[in-house]
Amino acid sequence: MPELPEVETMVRGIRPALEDRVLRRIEVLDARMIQGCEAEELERRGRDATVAGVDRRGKWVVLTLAGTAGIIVIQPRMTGGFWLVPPDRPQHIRLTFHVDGPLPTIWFCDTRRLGKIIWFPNAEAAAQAFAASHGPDALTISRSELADRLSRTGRGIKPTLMDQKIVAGIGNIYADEVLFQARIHPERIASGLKKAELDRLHRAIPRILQAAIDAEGSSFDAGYRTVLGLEGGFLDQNSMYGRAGKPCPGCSTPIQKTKIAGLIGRPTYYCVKCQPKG
DNA sequence: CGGTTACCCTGGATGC
DNA sequence: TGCATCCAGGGTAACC
Repeated sequence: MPELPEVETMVRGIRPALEDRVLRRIEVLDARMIQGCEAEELERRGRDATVAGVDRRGKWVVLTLAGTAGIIVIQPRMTGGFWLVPPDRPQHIRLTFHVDGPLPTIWFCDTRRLGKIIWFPNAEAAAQAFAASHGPDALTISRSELADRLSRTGRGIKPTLMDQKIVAGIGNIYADEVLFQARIHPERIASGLKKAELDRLHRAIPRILQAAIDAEGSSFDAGYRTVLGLEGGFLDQNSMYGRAGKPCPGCSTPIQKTKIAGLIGRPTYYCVKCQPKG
């Protein structure tokens, strides 16, 4: 589920509990989710390792262990998340970090098990894997980089924005918000955007993502929660996602919910008047 | 190569 | 109540 703002909120949430602290034990509860080494090896590597860094790369959570213990990358994907309080559904705990500190347990849960936990032997290997599948971070991508990357594809702008190799961090919710704020129809061809549209798009991306980070992400149903089990507040202030039939905040036209080319099953919300196709 | 689809999983909501 | 169906914020292997 989580996109850039949710992953950033997770990282900020677990950092005080993990960074510069000694990992007493990693407890793997679902070995099927571990990649890069055997579950036993991950537990062995984590024993008494110091966590030197807790960082976000795109939608990845990157835990850097001191010395030669390696890097642990956690990809929450659709339903993964961290808890600093005992989770609602203990049956979905996949891995637990036990640390020396005031918050001695950090739980990683993933209902649908679509997430990944990957061990890399060193920072270079992790960085290489990231670079092979990701473009620049959505919060900091420059206008020229964005324009250049969009100019090289004939796909629609929405699936292109959601392509992590083009720009890292945007998913289905924030793509709709960004395109509404930039007044761009989601099916416009990425390479065909005008200069003014690119300007609006490049401004909208960090603006929306930062507002969502400030609100601690977007929660609905039983999905994403903060590390304290609380709902993120962004869907109380967003414009499009989940608002089918409700008035567009720009012009009061009812918001459309539809499916578009290039995105298999996912819904797209947009305003037919503020985001004209032609 | 660029672009599209199937599929990985599970649980909650909805419909009959 | 019970059962079937659909839906979900991600990502990638396999395919055309």
